[in-house]
This record gives sequence, C-alpha cells and structure tokens, in this order.
Amino acid sequence: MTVTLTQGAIEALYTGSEVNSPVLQLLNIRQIPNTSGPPRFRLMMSDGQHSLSSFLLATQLNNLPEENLLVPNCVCILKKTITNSLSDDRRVVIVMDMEILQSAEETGGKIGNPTPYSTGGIMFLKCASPMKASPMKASPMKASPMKASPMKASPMKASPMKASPMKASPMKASSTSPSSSTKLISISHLNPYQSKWTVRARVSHKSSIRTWSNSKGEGKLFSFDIVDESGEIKITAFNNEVDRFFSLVEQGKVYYISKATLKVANKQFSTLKNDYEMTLHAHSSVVPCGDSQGIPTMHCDFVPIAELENRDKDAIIDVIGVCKSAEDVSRITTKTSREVSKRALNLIDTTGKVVTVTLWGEEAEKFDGSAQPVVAIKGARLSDFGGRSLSALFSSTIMINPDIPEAFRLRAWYDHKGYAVDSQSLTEKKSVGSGAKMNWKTLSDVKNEHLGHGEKADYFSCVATVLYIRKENCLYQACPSADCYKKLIDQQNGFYRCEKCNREFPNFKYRLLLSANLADFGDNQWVTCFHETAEVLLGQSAETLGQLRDTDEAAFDEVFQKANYTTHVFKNRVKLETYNDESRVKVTVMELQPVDHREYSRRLLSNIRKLAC
DNA sequence: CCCCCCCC
Repeated sequence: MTVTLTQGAIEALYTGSEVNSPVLQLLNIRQIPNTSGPPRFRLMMSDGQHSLSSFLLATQLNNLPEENLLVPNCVCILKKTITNSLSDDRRVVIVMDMEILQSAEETGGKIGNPTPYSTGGIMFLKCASPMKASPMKASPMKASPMKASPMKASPMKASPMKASPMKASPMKASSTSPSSSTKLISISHLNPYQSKWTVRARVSHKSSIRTWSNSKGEGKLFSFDIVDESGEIKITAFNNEVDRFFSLVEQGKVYYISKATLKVANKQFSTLKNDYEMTLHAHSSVVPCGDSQGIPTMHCDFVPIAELENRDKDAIIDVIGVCKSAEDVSRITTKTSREVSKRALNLIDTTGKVVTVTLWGEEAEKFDGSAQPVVAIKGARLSDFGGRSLSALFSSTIMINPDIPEAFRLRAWYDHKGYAVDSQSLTEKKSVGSGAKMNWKTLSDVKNEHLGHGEKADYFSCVATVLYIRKENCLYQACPSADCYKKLIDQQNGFYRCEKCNREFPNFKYRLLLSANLADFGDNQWVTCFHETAEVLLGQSAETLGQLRDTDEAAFDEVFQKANYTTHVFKNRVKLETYNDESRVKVTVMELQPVDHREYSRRLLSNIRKLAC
C-alpha cells in the first residue's frame, strides 16, 4: 500500500484553515515533562513539504504512544484536530482523533524532504506587551455575538492577549475558533482544550446532594446532566459550587453554562454518551435561559409493563404506570454495611400487568403513593428478582404525575376501569420456584389442617369459584378524609359524623365490605373481601355501585350476577376468632388474581404424582 | 475532589 501525504496540510492546520482528514507522517514524538495529570505527548508531523512540532496529542489517545503504535516514521490520518492559540500567540494543534495508516516499518523512513514550517514571525513572537497595544488585538468583546445575551453572571473578561489574527481566517467550525469569546457552542463540540465557550442546554437529570469522606478529604457534591440537540454531558458541582448552584439548577429547565472545567469522563461510572464531563468551579456560570426553543426535552421510550417479560435482565428501560400500591419506606443494610432507605411500588399500566419498582434513598423517603399517582421512571434497571422487577438507579429520573400525554391517558384509564382490573404481577409469583411463597390449599385442606387455629394467622392461596355474594350491607358510607375508612353516622341533617376524626362532613365516600361464598371441588367457604379486593371481584368501583344501588336496582343486581361463577386465585388470611364464646375461622381475601392456567396445571400434575406415590 | 446502583 502506498500512502500520499496531504501536501499543504501543515500550513492549513497551523493557520486553522479547513483541511479534511489530512494524512501526515510522524517524524518525532516526545513526552512533555509535567507534574500532574496524565502524560502529554508532543508530536512533530510532516506533510512531505513542511514539518511542524506544535502538535499535541489529546490524552484519550495516549494509548497509541504507550502501546508503541505511534512511533517515528509511521503515517497517520488526523480525523479531528483543534488549533488553539496560546497566550503568547504561539499555536498548538491538538490531535483529538487519529488513526495510524501505515506502521514505521511499512513506511521504511522519512517521506520527502520536509523543511521546518515557518510560522511567519507569529509563532515565536513573545513580545506580549507591545502586542497589547496593537490595533489588531481589539477585544473580542466588541465582536461578540453573545453581547446581548443574558450572561450577567458571566463577566466576559476575555483577554486581548488571546485575540489573534486568526480571527480573519476561514475556520470551518466556529466552535473551534481559538479566538472566539464565549461563543454559544453545542455540547458535542466541548473539549478540554478550549475554555471560552457557552452551552445552552436543558437539565435532564439532577442528583441530590451527597457527602463523601475518604483518605483524600471530605466534602459534598451534586451532579446534573444537560442535553442539547447535539448531545449530553454530566456536570458535577462540589462544596461551594453546591451552595451556589444546587437550588438554581432545576430539572427540565434550560440554562446558559460557561467557564466550567472539562475532563475526560470515567466511562466506568458514566452512562452518558460523551467522552468528557464537566466540573463547576469558582468562576463558572450557570444562568437560566428563558427561551428553551430548539432544546430537546427529555425523551422517554416507555416499555409497556407486559413487555418487560421479554426484555433482558439488566436492561435499562423507561417505564410509566399508576402506583396501585406502595410499601412503607424501610431501612436495609447493604452487604457493605451501609444503611439505605428503600420503598417498593407496584406500577400498573393498560396492559393490566403490574411490576414492582424499588426506589432508594431520598427518593424512597419522600415518595407518597397515597393518591395513587402516575409514576414515570427514565432509566430503571430490569432485574429478574421475583420473575421481573425494576430498580431505580442513581441515574434514574423519577417523575410523579408528569405533564405528558402518556400520564394523562393512564390516569383516565386507571380512574375509569384500571383500578378494578384483575391484574397480574410480573414480580414475585411468576417463577416456577414461587410455590414456596404461595401456600396452596384446597378449601377442605383449610378445615382438615385447622389453619388459623394457631397463635398467629395463617395465609393460604386457593383457586375457587364465586357461588354467591351478599348484596345486603355490602356498601357503607365512609369518612371522606384520606386514609380514614371509618363508617360515618348519618346525622339526618345533611351531615355525616366521623367518630374517629371527630368531625362532621357534608359528603362521604362509599366503601365496600363483601361476604362471598367460594367453592372448589371439595368444599365451600365464606370469606370477607374488603374494599380493594371487592372492587376487583365485582369489576366496579364502590362509587359506581353506590350510584346504581340508589338509582338502578336492576343494574346493581346485574353486577353481582356477573361476578357469580367467576374463578380466581384468592390469596387469603385465616384466623380463628371468638365472638360470645363461639369460635369460628374468619377468612379474609388479601389479594385476587386471575388463574394462571399453566401454573394451575403444573400444580395439579404435581399433586397427582404425590397421590400416586 | 465523587464514582454509592444496594434488600428480599
């Protein structure tokens, strides 16, 4: 293979003219003595005509010299470069991305007879003081397109020293112009080799404040992610910057951000698509931007809950559902002896499937599920615990009742009929080994084994068919306060009194309390269904039933007729109770689920095998 | 300068 060097590329790169992926030969490489940070390599490159030693290798390419791939005489293609002016007007060409086209051995020596590129008296001019007075060095402030923008917190102290004749040169990408002041650039153009930029971007995720303490010291920090049309990047604020910026930065809002430090992102900890990340410092500026036009909002690809069964473990997914129920917050101790709060939510969507999502830390503590909110989570991790479940990560964004069409649709669906669907959870009881948790019994087992006669209540599951539901006293008028279900006393004056709340109300809410007779092949059993399970069993809300009872008796009866002879999985609590010296077992339905026929067949088969032994 | 993704 023969390679041709791109003649004229040295001059073009040095002056900042447009040159597309030039092919150059490396003549020399040496490590710059520096005391901190990763090693830096300086390169002397040749285009066959000129040579120039003002090339600096971006640190993310350090593996090339370190693995002895980038050695003198090899031929390279420079896929991305940035020409920067130093304060004394010398220039440096940062090599951001390159590939080696031909090894030193293959090339076999120096190509052509390049002469050192003459930098036209610019390169080694170190007479800084006279330059300041030069009319050529007008402050870039005057020409700055940002002058009218709301950058109050960002005083542009652009040094005239840094202005250069480069201004007139036809640089292709304005964002890489070394002479630009705080120009608006896109996130994808950010790099550690330029400091004068401003991005306009939306906060897509914001962490809470966290503290650390280790051998290097201690402090606090928070981080946030921003997006624009070109990409995304993580920004971290420490200590003083936490105080300055934490309350200012709001999720979903758009800001001008400038004067932050860029460094190579540690991919081990970052899921964002960017090679760099930002750190705010004392001079950094974060200014709200009223105009968010053209800045993308958060995009979610919601996976229907039923579809989670088909996704891979550890997949990062977006989910939205109504929080049908939520655990209380609890504290657990991790394997590393750290204490953390957790709370599990059960989300349901229009697929009728439920999945358990675990929130952690502050998200778990502050979550309030009492009003059954719509919960959307961007970037939750799918786990195979209990079949299929989800866990929020530090990088997840949790949105309660977000202002998005999906949330409005779900709200309407749930309030209209979703609350009463015979839902099935993907979490916990789906796997084959789950029989351990489900204490399967027939109704005659419950009697023969004297379930519920012990100190504590027993729990069992059965498959049974509804034979009869008592209509009498199935509804009561309950206290309208949240979380109070006390039966009200009708004062007969338009007011209802709650003894528990010690208050009178002009209104009430209907609650259900059903007695039902269930049967399987061997026996039958009276059970009690409280409000939530009763609504599922009847397929109607208590509110609707209350209306029907008062206005349309036939329709009311029909609800009960329809529920008769339906078959479900009942998860029950059983306990011996004593009234007036008379003991009898009371069975309460805790949960109602549709019959999983495959699971039912497996159990039948296993029972038959046991009987055959 | 952090970098924790946890528990059943």
